[in-house]
Amino acid sequence: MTASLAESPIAALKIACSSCNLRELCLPVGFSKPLLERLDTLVATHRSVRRGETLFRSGDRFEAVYAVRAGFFKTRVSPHGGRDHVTGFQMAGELLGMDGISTDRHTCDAVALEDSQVCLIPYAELERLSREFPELQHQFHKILSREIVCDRVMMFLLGGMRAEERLAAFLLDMTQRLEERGFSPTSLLLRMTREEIGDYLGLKLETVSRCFSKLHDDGVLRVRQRHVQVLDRSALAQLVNEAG
Amino acid sequence: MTASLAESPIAALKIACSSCNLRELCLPVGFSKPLLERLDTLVATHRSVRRGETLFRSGDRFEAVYAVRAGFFKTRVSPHGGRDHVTGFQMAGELLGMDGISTDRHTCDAVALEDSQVCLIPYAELERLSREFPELQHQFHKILSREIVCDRVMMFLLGGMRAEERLAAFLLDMTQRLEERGFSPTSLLLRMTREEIGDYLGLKLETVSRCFSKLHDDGVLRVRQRHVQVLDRSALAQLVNEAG
DNA sequence: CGTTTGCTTGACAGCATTCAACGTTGGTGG
DNA sequence: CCACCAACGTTGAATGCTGTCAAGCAAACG
Repeated sequence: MTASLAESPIAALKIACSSCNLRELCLPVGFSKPLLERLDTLVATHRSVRRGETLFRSGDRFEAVYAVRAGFFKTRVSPHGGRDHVTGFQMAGELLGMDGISTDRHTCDAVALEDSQVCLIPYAELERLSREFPELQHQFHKILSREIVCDRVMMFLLGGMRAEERLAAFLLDMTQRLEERGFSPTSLLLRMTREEIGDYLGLKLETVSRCFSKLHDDGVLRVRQRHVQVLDRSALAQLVNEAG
Repeated sequence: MTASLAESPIAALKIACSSCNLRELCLPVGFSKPLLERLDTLVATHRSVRRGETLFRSGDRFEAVYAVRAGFFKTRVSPHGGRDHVTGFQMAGELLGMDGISTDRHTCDAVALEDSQVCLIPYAELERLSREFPELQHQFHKILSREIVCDRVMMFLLGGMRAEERLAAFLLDMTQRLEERGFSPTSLLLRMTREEIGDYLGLKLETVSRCFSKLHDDGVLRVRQRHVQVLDRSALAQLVNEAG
């Protein structure tokens, strides 16, 4: 099964936005038929990225944004000499690379945390098409704006919450996004290491591990390495809310 | 609406983007004459906001973005019951309110920290005009993208830096933005309290105060209440860089 | 001139980091 | 099949930074 997927060239599968099962999560939410057809011709290129490889790197020329078709990514900045900071995790149906618009160059690395496929959306053509279709224009603006709002939530988390509350918020966010994609919101398989979670939440890996153990002991989670079962979702929510 | 226009002496001044001294910092960077003229008709309304008053509040319907014409703002989220989190400070030439695009409602409060004036840019018309002018479209996208990049820098700061390093980064950012506006980069008058700086940097006001004292004692700053003189800018930069 | 608000400083407590040791897992090659 | 290694994860003890609580001071305002 994995063999047939890996061997078949993605492009040959003729993935089209109009028939993609992610279209109601991704860029084309609620688009009309004519626009969907135009989008199909725009989003013609696809790329496979193996686990551990980068989709783009900080400093690369910005030419396209990417939609995650399958798999899982992290974005990170690596201040030379310093430890990484993970700016986000992206799963199927989410867009990547919009940070590059401002300077025409990417400002972070995008790394696949498992074998993944992305759809390439040429940026110049996206701007051109969105001048023609107000619905596309507005949707793209909404996605950019949502990115800003999510970053603000993250800033609040980093600035105001304690370790256990941060981890609770992280887990709630992950389960919610998984649920939107039709997966169980109570059972998740983490694709990232404790260190990557720490680099995302502004914590050391030991602290992340300790918090997992604490939530396990408190009966909120069942943790076995990267398998996490959420036993008491309301307890997580309470941790996050009490933080305010 | 006509009442507020009448009350506002600003509107009577017939401020136009095409003749605004901030046009090379604000939205219309490098715009052509025809576009500037169209923008003049779009940005027809202006508002005065007195110190302490809000320009918009979380939950308000999103109808326009605002350009700071004069004065100084903070944006904040106030989780009910919890302490404020300041998401940013905005000075002349900067845009406010783009967080509202994603949900059609503002997600934060914008509060004037001194008597201020803003230009109102109706959002629907901005979208319409940017379908006509690719340069406007691209510039708006760049502004949104820059917002994302700045937020990422802030996340790195909150997640990875210690108190003194955060304050150094904050001061460097402020002086740089002041310099771009033609002010001295070594002498600044803070418009916000220690508590507001703390709510922005994820620190308590006492810690902010202590860090100011420390930098003062180290000969990096001269601090007298809200008057700050930067004596050794490279020392600030070094603090920030060593943090990586 | 008194009140309010904001700022500074000290002592102490608490939480996260640091340093270190050990356990687990999965892959590789003998 | 097993041994071994490397990467990842867990846990303990000690340190250190920031928060908390409290007191006093300075500046702004009516």
